[in-house]
Amino acid sequence: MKSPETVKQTEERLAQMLAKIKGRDFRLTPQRWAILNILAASEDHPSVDEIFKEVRNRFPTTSIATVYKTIALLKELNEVLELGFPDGSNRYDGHRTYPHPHAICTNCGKIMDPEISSVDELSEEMRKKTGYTFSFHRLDFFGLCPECQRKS
Amino acid sequence: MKSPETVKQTEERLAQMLAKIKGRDFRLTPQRWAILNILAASEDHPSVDEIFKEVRNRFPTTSIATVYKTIALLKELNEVLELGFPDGSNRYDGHRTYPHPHAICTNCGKIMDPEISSVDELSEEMRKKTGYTFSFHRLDFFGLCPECQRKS
DNA sequence: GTAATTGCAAATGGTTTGCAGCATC
DNA sequence: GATGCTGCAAACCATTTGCAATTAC
Repeated sequence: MKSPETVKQTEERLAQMLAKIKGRDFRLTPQRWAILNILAASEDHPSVDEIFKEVRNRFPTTSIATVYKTIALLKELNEVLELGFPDGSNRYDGHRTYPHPHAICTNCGKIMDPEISSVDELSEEMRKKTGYTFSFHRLDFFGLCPECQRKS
Repeated sequence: MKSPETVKQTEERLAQMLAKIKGRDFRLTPQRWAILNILAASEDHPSVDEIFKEVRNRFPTTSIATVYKTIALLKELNEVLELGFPDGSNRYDGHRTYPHPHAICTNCGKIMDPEISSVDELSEEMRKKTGYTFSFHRLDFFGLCPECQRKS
C-alpha cells in the first residue's frame, strides 16, 4: 500500500520525465511510457532485467533492447541515475538522479539511500590535495542489511 | 627515476605478496613473479591490458588468461585492490589494498589516491540510518586532472 | 612424481548495434 | 507522410572456463 505522498512523488517524477521527453523530437510509445512509470514508481533500485520483466507484464512483445535504449535516453536527459557495478548487476534510481551515498547488501542486493550529511568536505579535501576538478562522485557502502544480518 | 623510498616500498610489497603466495601450495612461476613485480612497482593503477603487455615484454608467450588468474589469486589473498568499473576499464592497486578514496580523470584515466581524513564518520552515519553493517566501501571522485584542465 | 600452472581456444553474459517494419506526431 | 522507435538477431568484448601439455616443488 502506497502512501499519498509516495503517489504524489511518483506523479511528479513521471511528469518531469515526460516534460524532458517532449522537450525534443522524442516520441512517447506505450513501451516507453511503461518504463518511465516503473522507474518513477519504484521504491527500490530495479535492474534492467526487473524493469524488462515488469514491462513485459503489460506489453509482452517488448524487447530487452528497447529497455536498454530507453534507459540510455533517460541517462542522457539526466532523468535516471545509473548505479553500474563491474559484475554487470546494474541498478537504476529514478528518484534521485544526482550522486548520493548508497548502502548495498552484499547478500540480497537490497539498496538503501538515506539522506546524509554531504560529502562536500571530502570532495574539497580531495580537490586541494590532487588539483582535480570534480563533476560527480560515487559513494557506496557494502555490507549486510538488517534482514540478512538476522539470517546469518 | 625512482627514489630510494619508492624502491624500498616496492620491495616490501613484493616480499609481502611472496609471503602470502608461499603460505600455501601456490607456486611461483616466472610469469607470476613478473606480475607480482609489476603490481608491487607500479605507481599508477594499471589495467589488465597494461599488465599483460608489460609481462609479455619479459615473457612473450604469456597468455591473458594467466594474468587474469594471477590477479584473481591476489584478490583472494587480499594483496591487490580491484577498482572495477562498469564499462570494463578495471584498474588495480598493488600498494594500498584496503578501501580508500580515488580521484579519477574522466579524460585521460589518471587515478590519484591521496591520504585523506577517513570516511568513518560517514560510514557510522549510514549505519545508524540504515541498520546495515558494512565491511567495505568505495569512494570515487570523477573529474579532470590538472593536466587535462589545461588542455581544455 | 605429483599437483599446480600455463596457454590456447571456446564459452559466457550483459550490453550494443544494424536494419526492416511499424507507430507516433 | 516523415521521422523516430521497436524488435529481432547478430555483433561485441572483457572475462572465465575446460583441458592437455608443461613445470615448480
